Amino acid sequence: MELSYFTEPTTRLDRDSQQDRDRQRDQESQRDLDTQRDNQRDQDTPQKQDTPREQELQQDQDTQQDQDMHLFRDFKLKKRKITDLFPGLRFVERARSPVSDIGDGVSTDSGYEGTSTEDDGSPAGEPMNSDLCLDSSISDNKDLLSSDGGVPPKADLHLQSAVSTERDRNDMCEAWNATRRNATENMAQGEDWEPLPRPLLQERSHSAHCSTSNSSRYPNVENNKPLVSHALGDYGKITSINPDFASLNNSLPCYGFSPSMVVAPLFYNQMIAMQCFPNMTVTAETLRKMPGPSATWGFEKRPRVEPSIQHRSGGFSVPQFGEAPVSGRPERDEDNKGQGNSQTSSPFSKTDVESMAYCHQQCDSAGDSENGSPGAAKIATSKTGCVEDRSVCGICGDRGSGLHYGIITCEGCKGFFKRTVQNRRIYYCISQGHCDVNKLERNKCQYCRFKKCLQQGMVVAAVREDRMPGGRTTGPVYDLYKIKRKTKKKETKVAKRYQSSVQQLSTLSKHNGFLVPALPPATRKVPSEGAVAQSSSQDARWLTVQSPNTLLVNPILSAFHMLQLLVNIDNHGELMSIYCSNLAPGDSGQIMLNDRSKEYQNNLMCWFNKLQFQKQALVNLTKEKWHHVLLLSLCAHHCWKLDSSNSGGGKDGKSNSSGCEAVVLHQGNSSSNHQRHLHEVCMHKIQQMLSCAFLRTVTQSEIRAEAGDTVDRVAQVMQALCKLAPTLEEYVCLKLVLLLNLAEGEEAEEERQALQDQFVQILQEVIEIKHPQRSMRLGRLLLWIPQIEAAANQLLQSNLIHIPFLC
DNA sequence: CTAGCCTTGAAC
DNA sequence: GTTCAAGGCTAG
Ligand SMILES: [Zn+2]
Ligand SMILES: [Zn+2]
Repeated sequence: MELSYFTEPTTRLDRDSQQDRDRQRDQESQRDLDTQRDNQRDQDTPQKQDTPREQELQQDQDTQQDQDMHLFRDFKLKKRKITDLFPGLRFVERARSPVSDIGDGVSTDSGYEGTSTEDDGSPAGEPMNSDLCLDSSISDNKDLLSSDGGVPPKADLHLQSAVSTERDRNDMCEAWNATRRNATENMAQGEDWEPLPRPLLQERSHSAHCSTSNSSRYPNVENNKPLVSHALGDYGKITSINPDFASLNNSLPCYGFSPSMVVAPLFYNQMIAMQCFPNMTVTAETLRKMPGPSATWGFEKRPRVEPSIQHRSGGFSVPQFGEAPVSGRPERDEDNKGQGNSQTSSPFSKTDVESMAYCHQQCDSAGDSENGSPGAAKIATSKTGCVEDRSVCGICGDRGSGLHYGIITCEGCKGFFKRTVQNRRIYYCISQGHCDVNKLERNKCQYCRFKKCLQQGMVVAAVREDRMPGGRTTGPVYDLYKIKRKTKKKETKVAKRYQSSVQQLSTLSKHNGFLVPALPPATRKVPSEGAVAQSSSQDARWLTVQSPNTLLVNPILSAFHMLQLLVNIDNHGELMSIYCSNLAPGDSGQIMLNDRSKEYQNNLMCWFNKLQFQKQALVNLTKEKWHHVLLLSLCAHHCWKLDSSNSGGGKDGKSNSSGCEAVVLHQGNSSSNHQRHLHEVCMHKIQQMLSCAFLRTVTQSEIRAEAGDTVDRVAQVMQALCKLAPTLEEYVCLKLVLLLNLAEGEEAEEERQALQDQFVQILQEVIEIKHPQRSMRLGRLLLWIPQIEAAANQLLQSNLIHIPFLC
C-alpha cells in the first residue's frame, strides 16, 4: 500500500500557545492593535523548531509485530507502529502552510479547535509554524507538500494511490483553492463558521467588572442580557452518533493522541479506518469527526503536588480541592467533614436548614437525612459517603475534587465540561456512543465523555455565561442540581435492585443450564493484517446489528460472538427483579401494577435502545413491534420465575408459584391445566383491581365479556412458552427475531430479512448445542411467534397491556 | 486540548 | 473570617 499524498491534520499546540501568549501580550500592551499588524507580527514570529523525532524513531528498533495497541503507552511506540504499518511514510519536519488553517476552520471539530475564525478574524494570517507531519516518501512531492499556499492542508486519503499522479494533485489543489475561495467569501459575509466564536478571554483585572457598572456588573452582560449565549438547544446535536460511520463496522478501534504527540489522532485513525475498510474511501470530511483529538494517552500528566502533611495554619488553611484528601489517608477528609458537620451541627439547628444551600448539599450528598438530627447527618456522611464518594469522580473515577456543576468530579472532567459548554463544542463518536469513560480512557472519546457528564447529572446551566468567578450557586441552577440528584437517586435504586436480581438469576441460570458465553474469538482478525489493534474488551459492550452489507464484506462477528453481545446487553436480571417484585394485594394494587408495568417497560426500552440499527427504517420498523417483545419478555420471565420457585420450593407446587400467592384460592389446580389456571388467576386479579378502582364489585362475567378473550389468548401463549422453557440465549435471540419479523412496509425489507435470518441462525446454533436431541425445537419456538404477535396486538388494542403482569 | 493549581466572591 | 464551587491560567 502506498500513500502518495498526505498532509497531516496538524498539531496546533505550539501555535495555540503562541497565540495565547500573543494575545496576552496584546492585552498587556495595547488592546487595539489592528488585526493586520497583528497578523504581520504573527507571521514574523520566529519558528519554533521541533526536535528531530525521526531520529528517535530510527533508534527505536525491533518492534514486536503483534504487540497490542493497548500497550502503547508512549508516543514512540505509537509512532513506531505507524511506521511499521506504512513503511512508505516517514516523519518529516516542515513549515506549516500559512493558509492551512482555513481547512481546519472549515472542518474543525475533531481537530484542535479551529482557531482561525477567532479573535483576529483573519483566517489567512496564521503564524508560520513548524510541525512534524507525516509525509509520503515521494521526494518530488516536496514542493507541493511544503508550505505552498495552494496546497490543501487536508487532502482526502484514498487507499489506492488515488492522488499519485500529477493531474490528481492539480485537481486537488484546484478543488482546494476553490474551497478556500468560497470559505473566504463566506467568511467575509459573516457566515458563522463556528457556532459561536470563543468568547474573548476576560481581563483578569477587577476593573472590568466594575467599570461598566451602569449597564452591568458582569463583564459579559449588558442590559441584563448575556453577550455570550449558550444556546442550550445546540446540545441536542451532541447526542447524535456520527452518521459517517453508520455503515461502518462497530469494532473500528480508535485512539486518541496527545497534542504533544505530533501525530494527530485523525491521521492515525484514518490509517486504521483504511485498514479495516479497504473498499472505502476515507475522506477528510469523514475523518474530521474522528474522536479524541487531544487525547492524552500516554501523556504524562503534570504530577499532582501533594500537600505536605503539615497542617497549614491560619490564613489560607482551607484545603484546596485537589489536595483535600491527603494521599493514603482518605479518612482525613472524612474526619474533616465529620468534624465540620458535628461542628456545624448546632448552626444547622440554629439556621433554617432548608434554606441553606450549602448545608443542603452536604445533607443531600449524605443520603436522605433531611429531617434527621445533626448527629444522624454526620453518621450518614461518613457511612453512606460511599453512595456519593467525595473522593471519586462520578464521570471517570479519578480522584474527585469536589462538587462541580452538580456532581462530584475530578478537575479534568470539570474542566472538560466547562470547556465544552463554554465553547459550545460538538462532538462525535466514532463508535456507537458507548465508549468507556474511565481515568485511562476518558480522552478517547469526547462525545461519550460529555454524554456521561450529562447523564450523571452535570448541569449545563451551571457554567456561567457571564464567566463571573466566585460566589455560590443558587436559584434555578441550584434547583436543577436538586432535581438531577433526585433522578439519580431513583436510578441508583433500580440499579441496586438489579444487583440483587442478578444473583437470583445466576442461580437460575445454572439451573437452566445457560450457555456460558465463550470468550470472544480471540483470533478474530480484521481484514488486513493483525497489526490493527484489537478492541476486544470493548466489543462486548455494545451491539451493533450489522447491516447486511457490512456483514457480507466484513463478517467480523461470529454467531457466538454476536450471541455473547446479545446476552451481555440484555437486562433480564433487572427485568426479572421488577417482574418478581411482589404485587401488593389490596387497595394499592392498581397503582403498584401500573408502576411495575411501567418500570418493566422502561427497562425493556433501555434494552431496546441499546440496539443500534444502522438504518432508520429498521428502527422505525422495530419500534412498531415493541409490544410483541414485551409480551415475549414477560412470558420468559414468568417461566423463569415459575422455574426458580419450583426448584427452590419443591416439586409438587407448580401452581403455587411465588407471584401468585395473592390467589390462594386457586392453588389447588393441577399442574396439568396451567393455562386455565393462568386464566383464572388473571381474571381474579383483574376483578380485584377493577373492584378497587370502581369501588364496587365487578363480576367476573363483566370482565369476561370485556377482556376474557384477551386473557385467554395471553394465558395460552404464556403457558406454551412456559412449556418450552426458553433459555436465556434462546430468549435474547427470539426477541430479535420477533423484532425483525415481517413488517408491512417495504422499506429496508432486504436488510430486515437478512438480519432476521442471522438471528434465526444464531438461534438454531444455540439450540443445536443446548438441545441437540430436540430437532423440532427451533420450529416450535418460531411457531409461537405469530401467536405472541396476535396476543400482544390484542393486549395493545384493548389497552390491557398490564395483564401479563398479573400472571 | 487537558488537567492541576490558583483566584474569586456570595453565602454562611 | 470561612467555605467551596465557579472561573482563570498554563505546563505538558
Ligand atoms: Zn473525572
Ligand atoms: Zn464514543
